[in-house]
Amino acid sequence: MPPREADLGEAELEVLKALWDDAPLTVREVMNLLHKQRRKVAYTTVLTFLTRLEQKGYVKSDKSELAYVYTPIVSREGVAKSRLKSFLSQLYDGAAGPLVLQLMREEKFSSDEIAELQKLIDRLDTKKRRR
Amino acid sequence: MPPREADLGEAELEVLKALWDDAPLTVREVMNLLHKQRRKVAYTTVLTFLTRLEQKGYVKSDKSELAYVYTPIVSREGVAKSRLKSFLSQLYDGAAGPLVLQLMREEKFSSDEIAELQKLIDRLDTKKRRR
DNA sequence: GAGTCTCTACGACACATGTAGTAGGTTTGC
DNA sequence: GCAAACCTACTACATGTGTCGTAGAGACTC
Repeated sequence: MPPREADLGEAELEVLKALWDDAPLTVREVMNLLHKQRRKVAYTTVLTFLTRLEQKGYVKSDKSELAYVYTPIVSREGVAKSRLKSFLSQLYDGAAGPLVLQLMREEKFSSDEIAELQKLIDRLDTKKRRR
Repeated sequence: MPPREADLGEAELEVLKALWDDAPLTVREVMNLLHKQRRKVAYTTVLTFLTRLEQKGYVKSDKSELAYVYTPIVSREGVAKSRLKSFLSQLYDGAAGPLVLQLMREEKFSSDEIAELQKLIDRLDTKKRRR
């Protein structure tokens, strides 16, 4: 669970994502990852992000060798969930239904996803009918 | 379609939503609506939001009687769609599948929504099988 | 027609976020 | 052992957003 609200800027989130992908990382490693994604940020900028992320309680740091290494202490799922909640209440009155319908109409899905979805629906449907 | 990016703050969005709900409104009317929703903002604050929304191209104003009345010139659907896109790419790599699955697992749906969903799935499923 | 109310235009200010420079300590490579 | 490379701590600054206050032009009230 993310500490407070959505107090994560977009750039900060990018950094956090890098950490989710590659376990513990130093400032420089994070910077290199961002550079590979065409985000040219200065070393100190990345340092700032990591420092702020730590202040906000999203990551922790450990001094190992020469440099600090940073590790996330919140899960991707947790953050995703909380941002989804915000998003839902912002534009869909918190109702997931309309959002799902919209997604189903406008987006593409793999057969696997559809199958999985069908399974979930069956389950919901059965529950409903039983009552 | 919203003009540029997601250059809409949360408070600005609230104002825009008021306009989506009740057609053309004056500053004061918007303020009163917000007050009913427990958002106590000063008259001039609302004025600022409306002015900024107009600058950003989300609403237009017309001088009718004494005061300007504001009307949205972007649709709720358009804004929702574009924010959804951002949201998807931010945390789900732009893939709708995982998001839908997550929603299905964690949220509640009405029977109607489920039925509708089933219909959509059937359609997708059929298409897939035909190939 | 003077006082009151209401509107809009501007200007302000705080805080969050993106971005980076500098200073001074540590490590490393010769 | 000394220069070069690297690390962190601070400070700083621009922009965007949330929030208002003030001032001056119109309208309304008796």
